[in-house]
Amino acid sequence: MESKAAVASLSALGHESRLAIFRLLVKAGPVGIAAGEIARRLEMIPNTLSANLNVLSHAGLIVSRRDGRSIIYSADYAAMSGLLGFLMEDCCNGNPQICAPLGDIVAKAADCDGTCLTELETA
Amino acid sequence: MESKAAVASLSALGHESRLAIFRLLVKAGPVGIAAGEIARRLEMIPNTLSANLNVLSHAGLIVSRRDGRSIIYSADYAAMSGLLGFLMEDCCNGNPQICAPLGDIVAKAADCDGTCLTELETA
DNA sequence: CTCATATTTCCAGCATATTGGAAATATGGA
DNA sequence: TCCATATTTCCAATATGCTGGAAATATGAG
Repeated sequence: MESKAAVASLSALGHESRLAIFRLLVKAGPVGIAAGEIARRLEMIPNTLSANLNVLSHAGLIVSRRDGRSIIYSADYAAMSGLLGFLMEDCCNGNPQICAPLGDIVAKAADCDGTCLTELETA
Repeated sequence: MESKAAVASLSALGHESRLAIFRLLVKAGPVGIAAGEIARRLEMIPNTLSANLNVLSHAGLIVSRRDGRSIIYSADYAAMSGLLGFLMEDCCNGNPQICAPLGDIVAKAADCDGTCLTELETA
């Protein structure tokens, strides 16, 4: 991910409502959630929500597909991975020794598939 | 890290100049860089830079200390770790199976201390 | 075709962010 | 004390972002 895209993503997520929307979509998984359902759950006004969904979409963080009258939004995990990778990049490439505090985060992520947890705990 | 702090951090980093400043400081490590030196390297006007350093500082992403006439800024790794952890949180706790694409990121971070790389590659 | 639902687009007012010039503050040296 | 350096604060202009009401578009049902 290049810097411009990272700025767009970070800027999009640097907004209370949009961060809430994105987190909701991440939790929802690939199945996604319809715009109206998002508005209901987060108590947002439809047009404002639409504007915020548009910002997230333009940043590449979410994707949409139509299903009947509804438009289903879902998080783009590749974009999220790219953003996380971008943020970690400098740490590891530029200054390897300062990655130690990230161990618990790595362990938490590694815990997803159960691998790699024990070695990190002992490290 | 709670949501409010995450929004502040993401919003602070969602700005071209500030992201460049932060990445420079992350690369610089704990020794940090003086404000004037940052301005020189990134070709920024001192007062504008100061305003942006203030935003990053208020977001808790960087810290400063005085050294003679200079003020040295350095990245706060705990804050960065907290932010990354916050972003990964939903992924792992809410929807474990979608963490797979994060494997390479985890591997990259794990590569910092050389542990845990081989297992992730085979996973 | 007509209607109800779902969502977006348009628009304008309001709020907030960004910028850089000029002045102020802080430190150290002569 | 006086001066140069380093950085910040003050300030006003400009730009950008956010919001929600109203209207427009799209889809499916009867």
